[in-house]
Amino acid sequence: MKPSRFFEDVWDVVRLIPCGRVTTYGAIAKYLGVAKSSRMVGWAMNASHQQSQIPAHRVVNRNGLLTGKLHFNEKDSMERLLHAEGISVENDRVLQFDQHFWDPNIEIPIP
DNA sequence: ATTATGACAGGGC
DNA sequence: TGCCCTGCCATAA
Repeated sequence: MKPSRFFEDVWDVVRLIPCGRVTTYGAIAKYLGVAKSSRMVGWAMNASHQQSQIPAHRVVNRNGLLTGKLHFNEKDSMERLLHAEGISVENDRVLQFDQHFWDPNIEIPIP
């Protein structure tokens, strides 16, 4: 099954997330020009399993909550990966989220 | 073509 | 402060 351009765009943005940083579904959606399709970003992440090297663990909801941790192979892999990058996670939530937040609309060098 | 769904976001009670 | 409802758009069936 051939992925649509939308998914590829999402994956491309996710791949650009620097190590030790996180972003939100809404921020990615906004960057792609579909700010109201934040749900689709999550859907794209769900399809990211067929791809490789997609740091989906760096994508959380606007509250910094690891809503997608259950979609990982192992329930604690997401939290473990984030912690390995220097991001503190507690109770399925990213601590100092605004400090680790990476906004593609501002940080991305030019598409 | 139509209906249901989703790892969200925002506003209301 | 916290839970519930609605909007929104792309994909799958």
